[in-house]
Amino acid sequence: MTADRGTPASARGGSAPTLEMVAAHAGVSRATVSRVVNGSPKVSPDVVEAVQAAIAVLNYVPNRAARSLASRRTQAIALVVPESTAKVFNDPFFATLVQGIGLALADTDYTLSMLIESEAASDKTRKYLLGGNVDGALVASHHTGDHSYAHVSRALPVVFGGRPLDPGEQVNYTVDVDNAHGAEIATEHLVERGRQRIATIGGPQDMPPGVDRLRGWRNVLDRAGRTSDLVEFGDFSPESGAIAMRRLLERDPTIDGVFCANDQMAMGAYAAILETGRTIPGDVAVVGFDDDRYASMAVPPLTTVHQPSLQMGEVMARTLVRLIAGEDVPSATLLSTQLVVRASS
Amino acid sequence: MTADRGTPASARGGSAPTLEMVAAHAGVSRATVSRVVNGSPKVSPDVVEAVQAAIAVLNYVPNRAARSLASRRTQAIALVVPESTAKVFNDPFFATLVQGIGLALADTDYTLSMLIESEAASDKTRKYLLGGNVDGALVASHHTGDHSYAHVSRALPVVFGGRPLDPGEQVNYTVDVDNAHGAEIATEHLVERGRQRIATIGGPQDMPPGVDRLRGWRNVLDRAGRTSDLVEFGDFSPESGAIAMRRLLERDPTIDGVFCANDQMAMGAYAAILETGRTIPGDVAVVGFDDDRYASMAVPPLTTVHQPSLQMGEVMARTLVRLIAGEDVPSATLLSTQLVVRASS
DNA sequence: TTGTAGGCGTTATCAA
DNA sequence: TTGATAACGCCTACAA
Repeated sequence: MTADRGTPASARGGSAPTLEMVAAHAGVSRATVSRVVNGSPKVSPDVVEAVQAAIAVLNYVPNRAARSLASRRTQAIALVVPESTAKVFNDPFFATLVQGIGLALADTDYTLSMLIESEAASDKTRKYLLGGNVDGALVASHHTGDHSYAHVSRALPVVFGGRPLDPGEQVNYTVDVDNAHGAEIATEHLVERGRQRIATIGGPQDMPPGVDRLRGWRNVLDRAGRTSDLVEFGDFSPESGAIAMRRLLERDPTIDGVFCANDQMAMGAYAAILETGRTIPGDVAVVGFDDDRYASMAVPPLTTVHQPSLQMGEVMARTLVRLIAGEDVPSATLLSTQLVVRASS
Repeated sequence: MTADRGTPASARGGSAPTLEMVAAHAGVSRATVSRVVNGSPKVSPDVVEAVQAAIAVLNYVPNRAARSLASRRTQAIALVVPESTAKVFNDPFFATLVQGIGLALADTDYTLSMLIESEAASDKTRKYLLGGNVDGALVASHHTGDHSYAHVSRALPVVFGGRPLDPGEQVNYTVDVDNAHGAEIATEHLVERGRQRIATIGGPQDMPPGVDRLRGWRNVLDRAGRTSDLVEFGDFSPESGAIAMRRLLERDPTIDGVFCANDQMAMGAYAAILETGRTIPGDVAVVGFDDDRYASMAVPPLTTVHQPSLQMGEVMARTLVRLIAGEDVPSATLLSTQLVVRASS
């Protein structure tokens, strides 16, 4: 295996075999080869065999660009994530989401292409989407950014994960988790456990889940006639959770329960609580949101709201595939959540 | 914004504007438009302006398939990760790696397309790579799987992250971390701290980092005339780390130091150590490897070997880009590591 | 069941 | 500096 160093990709040895070469090798026309490659039913068995043999011998793989140009579709879909790379990878939510998408796509022969909106690449992404690279797009965001992709949905089937920030803007095709209800059952759980001073570490208020989870917490306290002023905000990172928790404990040292808008902030809260000599759940009960893989490994294991991210990925992908096929799909799907009680509450 | 429901992507309103339409609109030939789009220097200023105006008006975006077909290059590179989706996303190493790649690619106009080798899609990936979808590929693996992509490097420029498992197989263009040396400084640190019974939780022995880090640990103990038999293996997950640690403590309750082949297993070891009533580092000193974001958040903060994953991503990407351009690049690059001493040792 | 031929949207080679 | 005019590799009526 000698190095091809210095050789431009376009000029590699023998270059890629084309459909025409296969046709010649098999002694048939290009059309017939095309039929075999695309699994057309009306080709005689022996011809199929001959063509497949030729394909194997030449190690032929159809050129996607050519195929896409001719057929006007790419068999690829994009997953757009308007977040920084760091956030995407450190948020276990995305892991499961992508897994769900992959699962749903495994049956099909769609290819997934991830576009992570890092630093300055917004226009690059737009061009990619509009440049005929994909048959459709999945936009998975917890961010305002959502509606910045609303315009592409005029040129391409798009399914959004999470509702738009502004309920007014009617974005078609969204799949969302019932965040408010999840926060409610979490907070109710703290109330039922007899906690008196229940605080919350809220997520960013420019992200729907941040808003909805805060609202759920507030709903329960309001209904119970409690005050709902013990709020500090974080950015969903562990660090921010620790900072927020420290502030809360300074503001009110009698806090005995806290609902964190996600598990990572809950992990930060753990650190902040423990460093004051308080115990969990003895002094402060903690409930998170997401049920990520660290939740059960924490000491003590974290009570949290399970986020159906796998299911969300699956539903998003299936919805998009059906949309591309021109089928009728529901405009919005809401997935339910569930409380997982562990030792932290 | 009405829904395009039921409309195949190929038949959307007005469809995508083509180069030809721009040409007509600007009153020039297609060739000229192409020149403007590609920034050719030999076009008169006024023509450039007219064409750009037409592009703006029509909201034109070049079709990639057509461009790629004609130019025989895609301006896209693939990142192949032969791991399950879950692993990729839960391993903070990849987060930083991808970030580094993204950083290096931001300057260029290459697009990154991530191929995560989930469940059964190996052939899909191969076809993607060989189907002319990308100009080159980055293979980031901790896995044996490495050499299964060796053959694509005959058809495409490929840069591997991590050395191949078998030193014999000369894979060109690798960027790797000096794992053995990292493990050595970690173990030396435990020795210097006066630890007497130093165990290790090794990674999978079918992955180079697993092998190299174990070797580093062993080197130091052998040189110090200590026994190096206190080994249990994990799969780099927290759970496996906990299990391995329990076994170690059962085998030898006098263990007072442990080097874990990665931070996630160290987190598992923490749990296993603490659940026996032992303290860290009082009873057992723990050192990890990777310096992931949880390492510093742990209680106590974890001493670990910093992995230059950001740099690795950057170097890999830059190397590939140069390779595609036909430049000369070093066949192997080794990045150095560094010990970060925190409270766990 | 198979082959012929035109076209998909760009780039690139020649002339002009 | 610009414009015709072939490719690029494949798909798909239409014809045989």
